[in-house]
Amino acid sequence: MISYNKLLENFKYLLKENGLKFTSQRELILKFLYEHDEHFTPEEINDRLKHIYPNITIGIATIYRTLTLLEDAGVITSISFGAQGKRYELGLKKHHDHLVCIKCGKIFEFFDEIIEERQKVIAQKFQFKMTDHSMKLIGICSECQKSES
Amino acid sequence: MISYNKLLENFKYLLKENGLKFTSQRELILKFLYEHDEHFTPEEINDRLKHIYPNITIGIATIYRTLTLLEDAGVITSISFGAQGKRYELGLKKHHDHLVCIKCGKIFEFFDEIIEERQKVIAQKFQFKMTDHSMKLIGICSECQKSES
DNA sequence: CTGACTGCAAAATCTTTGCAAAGAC
DNA sequence: GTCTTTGCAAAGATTTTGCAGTCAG
Repeated sequence: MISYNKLLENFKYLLKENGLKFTSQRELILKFLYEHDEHFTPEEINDRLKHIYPNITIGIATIYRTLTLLEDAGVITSISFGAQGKRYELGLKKHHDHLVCIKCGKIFEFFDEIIEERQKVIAQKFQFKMTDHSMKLIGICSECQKSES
Repeated sequence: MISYNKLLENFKYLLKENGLKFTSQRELILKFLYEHDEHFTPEEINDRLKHIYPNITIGIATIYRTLTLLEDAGVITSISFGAQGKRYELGLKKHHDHLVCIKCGKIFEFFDEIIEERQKVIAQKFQFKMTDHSMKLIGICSECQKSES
């Protein structure tokens, strides 16, 4: 796993390359995602940052703008949930897909070589230049099954 | 493939079973989805219906309410695209997944037995009671690749 | 200094809700 | 007749944008 310092360095380089500026807001958002290995909505990130840094104000617009920036740069990835918006996570880890519990909302991650392979085969069959893919298994996690009536 | 009359009959039965009423709006929406084998947003369905039946007004709220009803009943299915809302299609066909072109927005469908199998294995490994899954391959379709610079 | 970035508030989307009138059964 | 459904418009929820002031380089 990459260290935070290395990640930060890469990020600064990326900004410089594109004539963008390194700001404390951008750093705090990146840092937050580095330190919290979960999937957050923009709103949640906003709330958590407010809580962690009560003295600093970061506008929600900045959160959105930064997340878009980071996603375009490939630093973070998102998964979407219908009309209920997107959740973001740092894209450092090896590619993986998600299991989503409809009861508690928890998100689990998995990786399956066979599926990855098949996806490539399918894309090829359609002469599709695959840039990305997303896969979600929706269901009820073992925890929530216990508490089902 | 099921005939429209049969589908309609099933739908009426479903409504009756739940003490709901069969209305012309509900029928027109169902009919539209039956006759158009594509993936539509609520807005698009609204526009298209307006165009097909210029004399009939169907409020956008009714479109949303009906789509929700139909989806809950399992008559239609949806795929979601980040914050840009959902697209609906009739759920009559055999289960399938989607390829989405990021250039033209076209949606292709595929089905792969091996992937389906692996998904079950994975869900089991997590002791997950899988109720649904979604898989999207994102990329550029063969058509759009041609017109790329 | 210069141009990018920020916070704010307003605007734009997309979706849901309250309500009185209309319609199904 | 009763109870659901509808259309409308207003309200919510989420995301984007315009802008003047601020800050990084």
